[in-house]
Amino acid sequence: MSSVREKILDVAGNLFFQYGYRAIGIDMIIAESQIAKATLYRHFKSKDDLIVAYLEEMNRQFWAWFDGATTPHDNPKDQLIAVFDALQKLVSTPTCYGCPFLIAASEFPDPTHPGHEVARRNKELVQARLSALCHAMGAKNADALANQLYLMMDGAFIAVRMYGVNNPANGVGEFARQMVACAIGA
Amino acid sequence: MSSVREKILDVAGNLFFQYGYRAIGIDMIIAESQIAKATLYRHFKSKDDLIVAYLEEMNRQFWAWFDGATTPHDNPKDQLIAVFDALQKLVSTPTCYGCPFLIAASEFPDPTHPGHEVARRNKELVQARLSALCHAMGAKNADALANQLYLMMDGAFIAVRMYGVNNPANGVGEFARQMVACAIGA
DNA sequence: ATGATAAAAGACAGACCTGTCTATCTATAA
DNA sequence: TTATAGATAGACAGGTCTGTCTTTTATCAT
Repeated sequence: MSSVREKILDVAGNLFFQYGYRAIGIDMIIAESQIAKATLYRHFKSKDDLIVAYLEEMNRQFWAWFDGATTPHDNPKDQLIAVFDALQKLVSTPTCYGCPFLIAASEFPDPTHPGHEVARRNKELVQARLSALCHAMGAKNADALANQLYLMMDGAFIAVRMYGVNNPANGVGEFARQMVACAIGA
Repeated sequence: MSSVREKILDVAGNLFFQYGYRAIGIDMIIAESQIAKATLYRHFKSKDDLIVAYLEEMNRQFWAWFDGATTPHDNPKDQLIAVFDALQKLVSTPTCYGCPFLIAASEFPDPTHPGHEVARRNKELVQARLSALCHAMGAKNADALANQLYLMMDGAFIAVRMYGVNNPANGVGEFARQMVACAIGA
């Protein structure tokens, strides 16, 4: 377990997340993390490899965040709402620059690009998880509700990139509550 | 009114939209549109200038599309739903690669970047228009509904870039109907 | 027909990109 | 102590980027 590798991943990730994958060059990463270029290429085969490694790490952190939101609750409805409350908090955080997966898919629209693939796998799992929670909740139109919530989540993430910290997603927790209430006929 | 300018704008725009602003270079644009580099730089001061011109043209086309959806209807509720029906149709079109404004904001996150500014102005107007329709409709929580619909619209656009033509926004018209029905207490 | 305008083709500059390489230094382990 | 591994600094290659410039050709109005 090399700490150098983690340092590179951390610095590169922060730069990618804030400025975009194409906007950040290798030279910028090695300058910012104060390592040699050969060191970077010893740990990562290529820039794409580094991007994929970052996205996979973000995927792990995303699910830690997601599970961290749901586990305190014991029923699907509260778990679902907890996710969107956590999302509302996240999109109000100054260090949140959107969603690494959406940015990756936007910059690498080719679905066969390795970065796009990792991003897409994450989103497909999110869809599946939301759908499972909606079904477990016994919502009238579970699939439709899950898709609505999914679109709203990504809409929230992209709103952060457009508007920064003061974005139209600062009420997304309450929005989810309304949609869920409507779907279960409360 | 130069047709050369329009041709450049058309070719460059299609490339930007499909592959991204940073991914497409000037050389690619002049090769694809079969013009000389000097010709491009006679019509556009810089690449950023070309990007801004494209985004402004897209803004015009966006509002033509939006108004084209609303004008056949005479009440705010039907107008609102018509927009999302049109959106559903749009995100199922193979030549739709997402939203030029979201892509621009994603690739140029700096809010002072000229491309980001044009994109943001468009989105702010969309928010305002949706909000006006929700208020005119007499929705219970008009601002909240407008924001929900806004987030869902951008979620739909970004889903196109992530998933292509088979995306989770292919029911967004019905989703909007449900949300509106819920908000007006039908 | 002639002068002016604009376009085409492409060389060019200077910067930046990814990725490889060499040479040197340092730390650790046998 | 000495060998090995990994780090550093940075030159370098080959390509691409934006933007400028020159030269030649075509178009158009007078």
